[in-house]
Amino acid sequence: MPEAATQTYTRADEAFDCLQTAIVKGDLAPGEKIGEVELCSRFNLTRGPLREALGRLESRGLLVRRPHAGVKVVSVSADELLELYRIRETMEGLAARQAAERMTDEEVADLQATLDNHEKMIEQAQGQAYYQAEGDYDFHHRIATGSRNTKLAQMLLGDLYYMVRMYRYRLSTSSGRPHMALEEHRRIADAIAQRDGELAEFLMKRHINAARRNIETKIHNGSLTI
Amino acid sequence: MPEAATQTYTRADEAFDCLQTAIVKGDLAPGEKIGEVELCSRFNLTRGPLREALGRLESRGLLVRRPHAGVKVVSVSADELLELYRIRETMEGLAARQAAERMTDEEVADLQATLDNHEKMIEQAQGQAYYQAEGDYDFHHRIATGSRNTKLAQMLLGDLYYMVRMYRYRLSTSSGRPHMALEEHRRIADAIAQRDGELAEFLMKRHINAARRNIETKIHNGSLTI
DNA sequence: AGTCGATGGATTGTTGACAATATAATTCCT
DNA sequence: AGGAATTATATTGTCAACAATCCATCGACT
Repeated sequence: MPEAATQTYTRADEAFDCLQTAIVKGDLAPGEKIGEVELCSRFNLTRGPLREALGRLESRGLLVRRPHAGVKVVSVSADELLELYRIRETMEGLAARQAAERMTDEEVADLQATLDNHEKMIEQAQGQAYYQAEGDYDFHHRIATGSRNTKLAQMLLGDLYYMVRMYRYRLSTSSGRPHMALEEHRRIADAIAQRDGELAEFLMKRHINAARRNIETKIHNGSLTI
Repeated sequence: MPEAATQTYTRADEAFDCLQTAIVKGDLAPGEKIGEVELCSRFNLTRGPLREALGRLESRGLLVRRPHAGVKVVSVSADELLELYRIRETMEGLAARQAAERMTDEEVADLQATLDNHEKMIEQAQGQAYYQAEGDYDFHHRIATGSRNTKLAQMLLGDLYYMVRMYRYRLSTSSGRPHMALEEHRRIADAIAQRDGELAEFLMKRHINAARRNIETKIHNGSLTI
């Protein structure tokens, strides 16, 4: 549960965060039908705020609601997951370009320091997929906010990343190629540091494209079933 | 008010649609602080469903809420409006490419028939900006759904277009270049008909880029103040 | 006179009870 | 016995009253 970073933290916000993390972490499985009263007792909530949170989550595409019929967690097919990566490719390419043009020098330094940190963690705990996934999220998060494009950051952080993370947890495969991904992150950060927006965009698109194809082959191999 | 296309139309849906159109049409001005009870009496609603709708609208970025302090319509600066077009450029480029690969022949025929219709309307009522705006929306709508990319269509139709339309109504400038825009639409549709995804993407990006620059110059001229 | 602090009013957040509807189990008919 | 219509139940949608919080006005102090 996140802290009360916002001054006042309403019950609906609490419900929203609880449900979102529960869905992302897989505590609520995709396709699962969930009753309102059950959720209330589970998270110590009342139905009013809960319903408000359900509305928000439906609006973000994390669950679907049929009137009077109940609410169930969204289940995304393998094809749709790959489509998600196609969207990420274009949007994060734009984010990288704008980040190269607009990030402050401090932000760039932080970004590269983050990558140093990731490198240490990968070397220490080899193949610790969990940290790799979080590190990857951290990197992309910084670039999204660094783009100074409010709506773009909102769409990436508020919509796409939660869905991608949901499948990361379920598949627990992060990317499966930690060193490769780190190297790609490094190159993107360098391009941003050199304020080369065009190159940053190109590298970011290629990076996400590679991740997509990685998942695609795993699915075709049958080693990944969704 | 839309029809009951969905089998059951709940009050919260009604509230959501009412508020959304009110915001888009400018009946609720950006930056305006609106009280819940006032909205209830205005749309003949009760506070429960209204609050659920407010949550959804906040989630979509059409209004901002501060706990216990009230809700106000979002006010987007000129810079942010231009950023919106940058996002559209990449996302709709992708949509056009995928539409070229996936639209059925019937859909392509419908798309081109739509353009014929637009041409007639433009010739008949020269400079009738309203229809031009709606026609433009129709065109882009068809391509978004034709991409067969669920999330992409959802983000375009559910998030971006409403914001863009909001400013269209306020500025009532549609694009200001109906014949030019129609010609660009034609070329995009032709590329889709020829199943040339790469070209469709290129043309769509250029089309939206032109629209963005058109707005940009108008802003710099001072003929557009937001 | 200007600024800081306290109190009143209004508005939002929350709660529990009531009404409407979809799913299901049951009964009746073919 | 199988299927269709029907009733019953449980779940969702809706409502109106209660509690908590913020904003503005007013007053006191520096």
